Amino acid sequence: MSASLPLAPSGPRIDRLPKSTFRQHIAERLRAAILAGELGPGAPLVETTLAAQFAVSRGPLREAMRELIEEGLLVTVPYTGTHVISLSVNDIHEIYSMRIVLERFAFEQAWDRRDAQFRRELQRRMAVLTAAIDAGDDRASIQAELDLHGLVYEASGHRLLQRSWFGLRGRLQLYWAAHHRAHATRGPRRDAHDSYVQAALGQSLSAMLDEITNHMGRGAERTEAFVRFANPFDFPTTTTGALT
Amino acid sequence: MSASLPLAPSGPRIDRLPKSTFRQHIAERLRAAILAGELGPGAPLVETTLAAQFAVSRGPLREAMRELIEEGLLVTVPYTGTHVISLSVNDIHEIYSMRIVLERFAFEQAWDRRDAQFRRELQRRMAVLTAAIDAGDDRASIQAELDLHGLVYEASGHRLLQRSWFGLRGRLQLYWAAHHRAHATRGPRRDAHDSYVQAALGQSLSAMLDEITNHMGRGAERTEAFVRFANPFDFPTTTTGALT
DNA sequence: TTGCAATATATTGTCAACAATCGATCATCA
DNA sequence: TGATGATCGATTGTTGACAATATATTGCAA
Repeated sequence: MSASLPLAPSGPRIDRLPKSTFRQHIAERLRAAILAGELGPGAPLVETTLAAQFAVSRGPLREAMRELIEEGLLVTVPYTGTHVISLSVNDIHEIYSMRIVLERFAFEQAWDRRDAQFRRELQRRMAVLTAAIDAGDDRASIQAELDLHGLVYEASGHRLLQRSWFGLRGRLQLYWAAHHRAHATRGPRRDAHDSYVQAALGQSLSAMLDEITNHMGRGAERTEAFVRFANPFDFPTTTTGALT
Repeated sequence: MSASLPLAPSGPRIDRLPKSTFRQHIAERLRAAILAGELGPGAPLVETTLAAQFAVSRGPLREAMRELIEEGLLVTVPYTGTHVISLSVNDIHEIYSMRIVLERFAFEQAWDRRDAQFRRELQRRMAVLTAAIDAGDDRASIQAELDLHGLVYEASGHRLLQRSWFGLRGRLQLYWAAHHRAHATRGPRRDAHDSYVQAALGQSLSAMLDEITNHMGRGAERTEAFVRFANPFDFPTTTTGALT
């Protein structure tokens, strides 16, 4: 993709160079496709079709799908099929309650590690989010909002916690994407995150923890109301893309 | 458990029967083998060998391994190999701090749902644990202790929380198994869990939350001390089974 | 002896074909 | 007409062979 860099492997901070395999690329692209809404909730995924689409064999594709299944984005029934998870109001409850717990813990861990760079980065991400909202770019807004919240997990230095955040993040992105796709609601979200950032830069940890609980509560209400509207029966087991 | 009911498909609660595939069986057996210590921390797993051992092709075996990789029990480097995770004192910190957060949340969720069956089951599992400890059966003790703690996650009715517990549970079991294998320490663990059960049956949620924090703190100290002893350099990247 | 380059081997990544299973369709019969 | 059983197409599960890559070994030269 890029031009020819002379030879730059002399970097002092070589973490790992990503030794590319098909499985990884496919998993990323599949995940992106799902989260972008190209494959909405309940949509079926057939291996042969996707394999042809990605121009690879079914082997690597299956393993990529298995990765997304473990992530909770896909569900599969042996010998029958695989499809994107459906929307359930109960899942929303669980996701947001979990977010509250994890993000409060993340702030407790990261609170004393907030340095100048953290504050700079937080404000930078907030600026990105604000710009995306003002521009009316839904996809970018979701990404920016997730990145904003992701910072504290990174700052916590807690790998297990970060891992859990990634697990939640995927589902959350899926719900938000469906939400925005249904009716693009740019609401009072700027203000909501203003208070979040302000507390995160402040001196009171307990105030921050309260802010999280409130912030999440508002988000949960919004998302839950949408899902209840989109799926009034709360019975997502057979909600395919087809509508009768 | 029950005798032969004549023909009971008219039952209102048919959940699902588990459509067996090789992948699932292999994943279970592999996980069991790792957690039982047959494949200790750092031990390499080669696909061809295991495939022959399980008498299946590499395909299903790879997918089973991928499952354990996602679980965090195995790590893999493309084109190079896969091995069981190694022991790190930092991981212990993360696991136990996460346990505190999750189990406190689990009790908050389950507190008002504790019914007669919950109390019975809690005491039953405590009895199983006590029996295993008294019998000196390390393997059974670990299983019983995990089952005891698992009850509150089941009672919480929070699937996402339960999922997170499973992710922790695997790593924890791995560490404990290594711990017990190194030097079978049957210590004051009976009493420790006595107070745990007592609080769980009591009326004060805040007392229970405190008990968790203390309980986990003691467990973390014990496990951490062991790992520091077993792996004094805290540099597990290349800790294979071989010792120079 | 030490350092380096070429080679060899072991291991994983990928592929295409075959087998097993499921769900729906359709014919058959009471 | 209604229900029951067989058939068909579609999809996933499984297999064995082949290719790509990384690590270990060996030989050589300074």
